[in-house]
Amino acid sequence: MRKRLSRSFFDRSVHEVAPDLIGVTLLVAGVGGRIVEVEAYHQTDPAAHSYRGETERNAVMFGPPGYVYVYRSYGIHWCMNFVCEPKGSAAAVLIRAIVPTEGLPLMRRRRGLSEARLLCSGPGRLCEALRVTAMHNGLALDAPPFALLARSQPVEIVAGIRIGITKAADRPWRYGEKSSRFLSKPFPVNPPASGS
DNA sequence: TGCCCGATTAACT
DNA sequence: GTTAATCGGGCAA
Repeated sequence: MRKRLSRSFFDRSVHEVAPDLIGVTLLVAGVGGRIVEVEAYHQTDPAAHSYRGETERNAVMFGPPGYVYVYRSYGIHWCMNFVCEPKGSAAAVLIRAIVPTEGLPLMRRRRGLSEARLLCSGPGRLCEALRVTAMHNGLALDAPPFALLARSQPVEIVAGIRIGITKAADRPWRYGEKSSRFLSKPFPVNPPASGS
């Protein structure tokens, strides 16, 4: 049995926690898979929901680490974050993609798709597959229905700029498993020594 | 109060 | 490549 992450795992800089989450298995009511893509956000970051202070929506971000912040994106989708750093930092990691491994039939039914690669490759997609909604906002990560299982294998991690934002768009706070086929978008590769 | 924009996605041309 | 779906936050009036 792999080690379960405790809430103290998240009581560190969001820039340490974010890459450490790559390779961790995320389960919601037993359904989920291995995290392959995340993004870090911080109160001092103009792109973060917490940048302009606490509101009803982002209140969980201002609370203690190790809790789930779920918000509605574009009025349609749900997106899931893990709160990091000591209470008040208002920092969180957006979970952007996982490799679906547990509960595949359920995820396929919820998504109306058969292709595994598209089940959880994107923050809105994975919330639909894991059926994460506003009812999960504010719940602790070390208690049911959540389970976080430590890496069982080393992973090769790459960083890049975040996706879908316009403010502070140049900060390289997106982290992912190198060359994973389950990323929401591939990370840019270094240009070959010669070629187009 | 009204308007614009956004940590997205799928279905278009 | 573009666009619709749909709603909370932020800001101007």
